[in-house]
Amino acid sequence: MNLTRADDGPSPGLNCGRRNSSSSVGFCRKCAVQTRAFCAALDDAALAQLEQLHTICDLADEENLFTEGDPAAAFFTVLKGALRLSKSLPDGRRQITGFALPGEFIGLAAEQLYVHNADALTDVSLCRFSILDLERIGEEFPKMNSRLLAMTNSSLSLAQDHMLLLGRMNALEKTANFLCGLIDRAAAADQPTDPLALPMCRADIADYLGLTIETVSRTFTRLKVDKIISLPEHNRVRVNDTAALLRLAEG
Amino acid sequence: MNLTRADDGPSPGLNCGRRNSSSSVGFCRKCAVQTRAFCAALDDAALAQLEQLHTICDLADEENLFTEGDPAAAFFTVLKGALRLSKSLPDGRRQITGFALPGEFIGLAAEQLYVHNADALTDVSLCRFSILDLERIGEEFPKMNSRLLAMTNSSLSLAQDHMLLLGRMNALEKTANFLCGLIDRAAAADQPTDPLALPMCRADIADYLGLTIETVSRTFTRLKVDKIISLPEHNRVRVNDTAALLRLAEG
DNA sequence: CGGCCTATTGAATTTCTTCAAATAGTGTGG
DNA sequence: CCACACTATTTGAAGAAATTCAATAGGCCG
Repeated sequence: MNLTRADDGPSPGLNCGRRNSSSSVGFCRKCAVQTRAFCAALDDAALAQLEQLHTICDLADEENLFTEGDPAAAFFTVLKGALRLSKSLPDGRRQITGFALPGEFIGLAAEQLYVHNADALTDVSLCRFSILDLERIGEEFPKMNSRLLAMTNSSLSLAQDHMLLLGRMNALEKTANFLCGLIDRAAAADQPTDPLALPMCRADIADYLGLTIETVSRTFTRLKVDKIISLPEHNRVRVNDTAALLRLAEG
Repeated sequence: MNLTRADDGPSPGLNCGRRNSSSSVGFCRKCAVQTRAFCAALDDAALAQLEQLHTICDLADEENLFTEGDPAAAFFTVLKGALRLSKSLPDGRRQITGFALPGEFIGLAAEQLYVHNADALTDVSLCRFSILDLERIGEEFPKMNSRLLAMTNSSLSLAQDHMLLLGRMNALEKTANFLCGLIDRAAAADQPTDPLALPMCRADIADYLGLTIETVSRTFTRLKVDKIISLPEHNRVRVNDTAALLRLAEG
């Protein structure tokens, strides 16, 4: 069988729909995140077929990829950059439910509508698949469905960890946990951790931890005063006492 | 192909391992939750095969099904009753991440270990599958994997809603949201909603909402004083002003 | 250099928690 | 069937943590 790409109309994002796939055969095999993404389950032959279905999609800093309630036309693998996933209450209060990093996929919804907002935190590059192709992909490549399931389960587990944080940790523990999580993920992506980069602003951190920006700021200051971290720049953290930070992060 | 059941040793729970399947052919087709459970994706022939793999498992009130960190040997569909899913910090602070009701499945972990605790809230009856069979089930019945994926995505969406609640709602909104959610689920399961049953105690509600039992109690009292609800019994709620409750629940 | 945005700091206030006590409900043994 | 004990729930008062409002400091860009 030869899979052909479903045409599902225009995509969000300025640069969505570029077709790297058709111009460069073997694109997927050279993909930087291929070993971590959901397509890691596939062998070369299957990968070559899947390659026909994807498009590349670029977003600038702060650009919106999709919004809660939008028809869910596509799902994405993050190739480069980071996105912010969030939900909001009618009056504007916002909860960031997670940050999507390279290798992770976003946009799979149980129903036909996206369940949260996705916004670019940095310049972002995405690998896009039509949701119309998902069912066929699943039937053609059962391994892929298993992998999607495993990755979704892993997101669910992270979500549950985060519920514990939101419901039962204090500001200091939340912040320490956030920093430890960032360090782990930076390390996993072979990015520097000693001066750890904070790709998001205080408001994003606050909305991720269920705090206000003032409380986040005060908590950073407290960690600084206690000599557990230092802040060479607003968006850069140096951890002086990893053990102490971990102790706080565990509750 | 004929699927045979993987033997993975003893199961938790007093009455685990009863083999209804072998004694009554067509058991699955008569199952009360079959249309809602993950096996709803299967046709009769596939269902008959799957039937060979399951065992029935009963738990008494407050009994533990599995604990965070246990080897994940099996996953379950709730047939009857309700379970409490929770995670805890080392010092005992607990967050209930959800309640599992009939038709839902629990125990699927991305890694080999369970990621949370599951305890019976009432007497519970479960349909048990060995995790060893999962991979084969997925390959044999691709539709089943799609359905598992959709159901997991739906759990993930609920988890994200709950993060918004935990991080950004106040006690009144949290409680109203909790009650509205219970009403919806009771209605979906064709259970009475006017005197709505609360199968869990105040401590469980508190740990679900990220509050203390005292705050939950005070909030119930406040809703009562405002004539939005009444409490004929501690475990029974009557909603007098659904519109007001919904308004609060939305934030 | 000035303006603008983000982050930090301070003071007052609110919400929720903690600690303590009273009340209601439930089950048990006599 | 009742008294008693035990537990769950409610209520009250004091305290703590985080928020809100307000002002200041630090960066960045034109």
